[in-house]
Amino acid sequence: MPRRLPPLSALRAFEATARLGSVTRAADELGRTHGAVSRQIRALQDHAGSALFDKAGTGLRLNAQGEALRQVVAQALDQLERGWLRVLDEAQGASVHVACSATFAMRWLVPHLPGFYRLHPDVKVRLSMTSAREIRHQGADLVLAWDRLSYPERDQARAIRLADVAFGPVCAPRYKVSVRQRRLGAATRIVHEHTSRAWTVWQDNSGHVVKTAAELSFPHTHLCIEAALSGLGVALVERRMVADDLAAGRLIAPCGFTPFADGLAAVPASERAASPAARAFVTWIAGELAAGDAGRGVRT
Amino acid sequence: MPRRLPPLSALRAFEATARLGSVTRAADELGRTHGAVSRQIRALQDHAGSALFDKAGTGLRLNAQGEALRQVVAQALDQLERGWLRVLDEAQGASVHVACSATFAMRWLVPHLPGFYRLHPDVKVRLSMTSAREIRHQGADLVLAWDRLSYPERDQARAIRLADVAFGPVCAPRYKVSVRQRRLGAATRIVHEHTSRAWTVWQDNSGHVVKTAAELSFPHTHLCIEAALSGLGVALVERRMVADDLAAGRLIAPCGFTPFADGLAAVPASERAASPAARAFVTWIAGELAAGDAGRGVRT
DNA sequence: TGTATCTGTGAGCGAAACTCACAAAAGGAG
DNA sequence: CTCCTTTTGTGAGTTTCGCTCACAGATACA
Repeated sequence: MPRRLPPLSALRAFEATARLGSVTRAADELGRTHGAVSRQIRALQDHAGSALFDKAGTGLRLNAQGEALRQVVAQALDQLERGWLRVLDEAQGASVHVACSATFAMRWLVPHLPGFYRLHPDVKVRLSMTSAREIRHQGADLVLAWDRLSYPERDQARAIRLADVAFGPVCAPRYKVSVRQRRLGAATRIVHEHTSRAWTVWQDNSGHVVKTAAELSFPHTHLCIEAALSGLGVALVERRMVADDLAAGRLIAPCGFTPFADGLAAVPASERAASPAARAFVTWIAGELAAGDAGRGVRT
Repeated sequence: MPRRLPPLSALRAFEATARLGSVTRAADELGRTHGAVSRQIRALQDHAGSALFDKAGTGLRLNAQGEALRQVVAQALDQLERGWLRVLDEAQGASVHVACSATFAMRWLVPHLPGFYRLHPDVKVRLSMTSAREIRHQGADLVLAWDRLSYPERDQARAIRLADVAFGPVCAPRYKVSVRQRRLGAATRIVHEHTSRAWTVWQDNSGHVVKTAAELSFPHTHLCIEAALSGLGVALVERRMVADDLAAGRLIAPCGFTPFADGLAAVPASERAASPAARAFVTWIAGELAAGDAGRGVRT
């Protein structure tokens, strides 16, 4: 089924004319003479079998059909332009496509990104959220993952360690917990649906014991944190994800944070992981994570 | 700010090639030789500064960038094609743009439309929902309105009366109302927010009296009917809007329906109201409304 | 190895599109 | 009302871009 479309160059001339309200200005923008644009519009109207402009004094004005067409064409050209510019950016290594968990993006990466843009105003960062499971590809250049050890061999070899991680239980200050030495009194445990094992690992690592009164499970770490903020219980989270909440006093970490063996890593996921933009991004994020560590020490 | 776009004809060749997975087939679809398409793609890749296809055996396969571009371009061309075909339809009078209330569209027009398409397979009907207030234009060719009498003089003159209307109170069968002669026992009245006056007019016209125990108001007639179906009270609605519900026994009309002075009318709203499609639509809807009347008599 | 199929490319040609110049129409200033 | 400016529309001529044709290189398959 071949497409039924008018000459696309005519559509382009039409859109410029409609947008600028003048054949002359459109011709100026397109780098042509007004006669050329006038002819293109004429050709388009012949194809359509009806006028798209009415005469308004010495100029033109869109009629109803022209207006309808204008909206469609303008939107389509906008879309084409965005997609095309993205391809250009990618071709010249001026953009990097990063995939990471929604939680990391929302709680750390996006708030820190302005610093990256200040350093590299010419580099464009494209973010894709991936759930922890299907974190493979989908066109990303870099995948940021907490658990690179669980990746295939070849990925482990190439993965770039960015920072150590430390987990600990957090809750709202008003949430009544009795912290006695190395024991957390009976609490409602907030767990991530797919990684409930993390609590066990943490207890083994830290020596803390948390008696569980009840358990709430959520499909996203982000929701776990929101639940903790709302005073629903105790969530086990990475330190950096709640740094701001701790500093602002919205959350407390009664047992501090315990380092884990796994670290945050950047896994190259396309050949463009070696592009200038990707390498700038990796350098920046490693430094930024380290700077955060220097500010707020890790309690154990 | 002039647009930054590659040659659009090259995008078209690219999209066809990407879709069909073959330069040869794309050339076939576009009515060109494979050499022409190959050159277009080459030009596009030169513009982009990077390849969009990888060689796969004797054929081609999109690389990551090509795939990203393909999605954008395909979507944009789809949009252009739809918009363009609509302009073509409108130009040759093969489409009609009808504006009416959401309630009429959902409860009567859309269910009856298949009959129109059977009679006029070549005519395309485009529907716009308008709230009763801002029913003026927005590009429609015909506006279907219950209250043409409240329209400006010139519209009244041109309006085409389609059918008489009759209003009456309806409720769910299980809704306990005592219908005694010409009085409806104390009931919960379901009213449309902006036309609560309708109840008064109806009582004056019909001679019925409805004692009101409580009142529920909704912003849409559709919601009023849903409320009545749910057994929340008694709604005052036009007969046709609930014909199916009455027939199926989901609703009852304890007082029957009373004709109103106003009728359903089609108001021409653009010069294309005289197009073959628009006239076919008016003829059809008038007949269809009349046929409905013949089937189900009006009780008073 | 031979054959069929597919893409890429150099040369040449042709149609489409552009430029130029002028005409027509409308608005504004005097 | 008239002149001048601005804007669009169009006929004629020219350029350029894109297409065709033919052939070459590469791959798959028998």
